Amino acid sequence: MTIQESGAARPAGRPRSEKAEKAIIEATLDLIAEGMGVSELSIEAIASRAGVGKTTIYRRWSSKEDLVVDALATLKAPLPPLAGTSVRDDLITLLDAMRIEAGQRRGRCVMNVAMSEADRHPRLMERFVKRALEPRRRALQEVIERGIASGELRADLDVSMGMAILSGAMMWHTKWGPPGDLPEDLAERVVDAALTGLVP
Amino acid sequence: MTIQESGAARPAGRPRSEKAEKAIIEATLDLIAEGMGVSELSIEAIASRAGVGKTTIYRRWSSKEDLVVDALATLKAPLPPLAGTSVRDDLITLLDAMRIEAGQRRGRCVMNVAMSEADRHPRLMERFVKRALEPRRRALQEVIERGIASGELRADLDVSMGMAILSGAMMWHTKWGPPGDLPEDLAERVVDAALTGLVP
DNA sequence: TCGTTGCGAAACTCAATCGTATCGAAATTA
DNA sequence: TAATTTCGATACGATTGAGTTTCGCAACGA
Repeated sequence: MTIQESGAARPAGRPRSEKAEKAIIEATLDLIAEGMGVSELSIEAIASRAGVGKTTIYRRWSSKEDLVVDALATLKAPLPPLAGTSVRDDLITLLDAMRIEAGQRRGRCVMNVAMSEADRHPRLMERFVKRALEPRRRALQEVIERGIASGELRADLDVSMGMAILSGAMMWHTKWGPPGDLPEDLAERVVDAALTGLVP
Repeated sequence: MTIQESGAARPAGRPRSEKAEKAIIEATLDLIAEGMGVSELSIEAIASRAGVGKTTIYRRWSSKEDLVVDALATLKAPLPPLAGTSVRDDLITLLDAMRIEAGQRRGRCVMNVAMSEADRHPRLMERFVKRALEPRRRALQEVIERGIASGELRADLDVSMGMAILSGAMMWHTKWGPPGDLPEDLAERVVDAALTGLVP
């Protein structure tokens, strides 16, 4: 039984193509980013877009749902490092990361899934929320809590209200603002408007 | 439609059932409110839910899209009357109408369609936006503009930024807040937080 | 070289849904 | 009553996509 050491024994035969696997995931995310709902996704469309056979997909995932779960799981939140100098700066950093993501394919995936599939595929959403949404949410929450502790934000501020105003405003611009890329100074303007309020 | 003898002559034969027509529209809205996307809607499901035959649907609408357009067209925005005493009061009135709608079937329709189908069915969205979204948007916009004119809001306030913060915060709570009905004082808290800002 | 496994392509079965057609019964006008 | 039209129900062929199978070839270990 002389087996290749180093952990797992390599099975005989042609190894699975890492490239095909990547292409499948990428094709899936592409289609989702283009606005295709999870229910409308077809394995055949994914296979065609990825340039692989359906067999290659079913050898790895037993169903469409499983594939989508894995594809979305690759969308880790790439949280920007926070300077920590001021709450205002950190909020701008976080919201600007949202702005940039909204212009990219992966970001549009996150947005589309988060907005549309919430109640339609609860089982699927679980991992997605945990992996892609929660970290961002928590980062924002922590900055706000730090601001309250340091006195930079009102002591009586409801944390979730702060999160709602800040990320809600970004969301609104993404979804219903003028078409095209979000303006570069949007994050700064949102933060300043939210911090100082709408009254003189 | 039963037509009075005034004007057009009533054609011979059994008249179309107004009740069936209503039931079809209601069933369509029900399914959309439950989170079914327009693409996933099936005529057969609508017919079954409405208790009518498919024939009865196809006699009135030539396609699923046509039916959905008509169903959504019944969702006029029921704008609340504004006291006009203060901008704060009017904003609370508007946002509280949003809160109440979010708990009702028709409101959930509007929300689901507005969030999910935006780019998937542009043709369908056109009438829907004009009929259901634009009036609400304009009402909010007018209140904010009045507030700027009267000095109740900052003179340098970007109107769309105000709209983004206010309706974005409501949207956030609806979509990602704790599950269950929105708290009754949510509109008031959103408005106050937005007006006075997050800093002390 | 040989055995094993993955590859893409294609054909297949099965189920859902589309849009149409047909049925007998019901509702209405003439 | 007779003619007409709609009703709900059901059946139909066409299409789509899921998931499976088969095939000939490619890539790997032994």
